[in-house]
Amino acid sequence: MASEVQLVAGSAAWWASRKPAPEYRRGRPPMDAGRIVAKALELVDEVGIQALTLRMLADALGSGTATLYRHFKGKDELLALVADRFLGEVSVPPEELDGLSWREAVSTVAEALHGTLCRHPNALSLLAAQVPVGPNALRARERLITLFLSHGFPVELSARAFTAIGHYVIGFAIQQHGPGAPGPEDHAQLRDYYHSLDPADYPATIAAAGELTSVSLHDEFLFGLGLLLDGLERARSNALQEPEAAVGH
Amino acid sequence: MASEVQLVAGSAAWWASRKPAPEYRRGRPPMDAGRIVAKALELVDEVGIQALTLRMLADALGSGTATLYRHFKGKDELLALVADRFLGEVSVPPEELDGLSWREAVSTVAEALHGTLCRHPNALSLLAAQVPVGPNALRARERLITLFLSHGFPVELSARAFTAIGHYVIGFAIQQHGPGAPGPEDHAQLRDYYHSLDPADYPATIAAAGELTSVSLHDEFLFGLGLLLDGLERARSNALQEPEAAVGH
DNA sequence: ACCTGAACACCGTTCAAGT
DNA sequence: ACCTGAACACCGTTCAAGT
Repeated sequence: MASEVQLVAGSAAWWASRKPAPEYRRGRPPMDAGRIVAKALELVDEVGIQALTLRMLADALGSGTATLYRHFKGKDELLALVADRFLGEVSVPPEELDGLSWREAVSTVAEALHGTLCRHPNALSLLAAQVPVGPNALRARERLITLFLSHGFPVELSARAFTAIGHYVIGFAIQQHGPGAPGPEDHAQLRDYYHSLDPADYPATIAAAGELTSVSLHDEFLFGLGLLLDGLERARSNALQEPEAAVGH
Repeated sequence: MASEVQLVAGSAAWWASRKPAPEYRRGRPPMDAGRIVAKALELVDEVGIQALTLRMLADALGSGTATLYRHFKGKDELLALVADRFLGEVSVPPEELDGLSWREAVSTVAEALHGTLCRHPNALSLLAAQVPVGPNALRARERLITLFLSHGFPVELSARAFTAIGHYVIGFAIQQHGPGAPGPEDHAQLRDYYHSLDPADYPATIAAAGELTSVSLHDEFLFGLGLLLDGLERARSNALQEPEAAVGH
């Protein structure tokens, strides 16, 4: 309700307001923000984001909870930094994309991002909050948009393609690795559940039960990614043939 | 670590284990599960999922927190029911799809789902947990798979198409309506932030800054949905021409 | 100047005691 | 049989007091 400008942790304005690390520390810092964030990500990976406690984090660092508040305004701010740190682990060596078509290159980057997200399932929901605009997110964005531009995509189409791919990869991963941890045994459970339904009410679901539960979620991810790339291929052809036409329709 | 079968709230096994409502209540029930869930969704819409407190919910119902535990094992179980109830608000009258092509029909259903999700931004993250398999989720799944099947999609392609569309819509909405509430003013902030970056480091991002922030997220949603439908159109043509071929590649 | 023990208000959950 | 006040252990956060 307040018309005051609020700095939401993780927002563009919040990142812009962050100082570039004081650096007037003489000798060794007894406790710096980087070390706290790194340990926080470790703990999130281990116990999950809900179970992460400031007391637990402080203990792991050999400190007290109050000390954490000297480096972060609160848990939200700490988690925003954890989110960007974990995005920083996405790495695709530039030479890996040499000689690839735009489609292969985008696919490689998307799969690398997806792979990193899958390696930190417990941290994933941190990306649901807002458009990630920390330094590591910026680097990834720059990389992918450059890829589109360098392969002849117009600026507008590049921007939309980036958002579509980025939202798809992150959105899919978030659902793929929820707290309900859908392992292989859950697949079997789900199939049994579908088959236990009343055929009069759910004929299509029952007919598709095997197909809905036999394919791994990773293959489902690749299938959806392929659909998006198919669509982008078509949009790119259209744009190159009629440079003046709008992207839509 | 326990090898015991755990019933995770919201999982297929958990839904399967739920009794179909005792119904031996004589007279009027002083407090039934449906009323609690309805009020819980109301409160989640108002104050957000994090701020929802069992005490708050009990107060709103004129009761105490302990009473809630007579109907649900805990907050997780309550929220799983809230999630399905809110999926139940998606409604597309059957006649609305009459005479539409499969593409128009799927698009209509996807947009209806997206619209409902947008109307409950605070409840959205409830869908991130696992594959929703409550009764209302089942109904929606049945509907959409039927749509694919009735328009000549093979069973396997129907199943994958459903998952791709479903994950896309839910995943996009989750990112669209995070706690960081990206309103129009945030768009401007984000654009300014991009423009404030070092052109040497982020040339592509800066070039695309206007395009990245000028288009509404709803249009971005429609664009990505269109890409997926383009891809499905192609996959459908391929499947109809070579019925024996696999879906992949 | 930097750190922290101890407290505060509040959370989800439980259970003995009420009706 | 059904409900609940009051307590329990624990959370994020604060601040006066230590070094």
